[in-house]
Amino acid sequence: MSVTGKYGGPLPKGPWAERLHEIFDRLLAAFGPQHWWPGETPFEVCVGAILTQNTNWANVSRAIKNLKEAGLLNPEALFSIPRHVLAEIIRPAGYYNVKSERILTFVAFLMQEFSGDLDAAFSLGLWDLRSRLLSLKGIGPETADSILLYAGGYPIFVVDAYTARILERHGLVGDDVSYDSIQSLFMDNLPSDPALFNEFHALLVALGKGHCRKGRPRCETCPLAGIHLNP
DNA sequence: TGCCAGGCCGGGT
DNA sequence: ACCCGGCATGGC
Repeated sequence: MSVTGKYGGPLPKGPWAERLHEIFDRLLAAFGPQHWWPGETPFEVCVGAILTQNTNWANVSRAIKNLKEAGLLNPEALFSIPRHVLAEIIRPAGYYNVKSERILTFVAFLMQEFSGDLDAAFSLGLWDLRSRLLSLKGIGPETADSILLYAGGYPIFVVDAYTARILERHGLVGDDVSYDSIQSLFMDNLPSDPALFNEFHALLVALGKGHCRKGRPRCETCPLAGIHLNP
């Protein structure tokens, strides 16, 4: 399994490109394909992206189940219910007051700008739509990029706390790097393929939940052992 | 029992 | 421009 063989688009060269390819290959060998995002429709992915902010997916999935059973997992239905009703339905996901507000903000944006049609939103250019998502209260860079990649299929790399911790723990970046610079590191050194970005981010999460957990001193048996900035 | 989870916002310095 | 508290549930 190699980036070169499996994914399309121009293939960047250089030390970072080689390191990232090595990391991807090792993670894929260790964990196998992750089949993300765990959601059935693009709209479900959007809602899930908001619900999973600083939250365990097991809790999010309960909230999604509640939404499905209530017939609320579509923009039209959500647009017409009071915030406090939505809050109770998504309660298991935690932060239910702020998250219900954020979901309704996103839904209002969809309804008012695109008549609730996600496909219409996804006909915009990547960076155009990204800046509009970022202008919504409660949608930050990771949530926006998750929506763009996993619901919209745009070629954009999602960075999260796991990504930063893994790179930092392996001496590949400092502990003060910004979201945007980590994102650029991946996007400038990999073929611009949504399927690759999808799998890569999911694999980093798999590593972050396992070997590279917070509070773990060192990754003795880490699949990435031996990868350094200066080999 | 305490710590953690696929962030983001707003107020204070 | 940073830094930090708040937001909250459920699993280990």
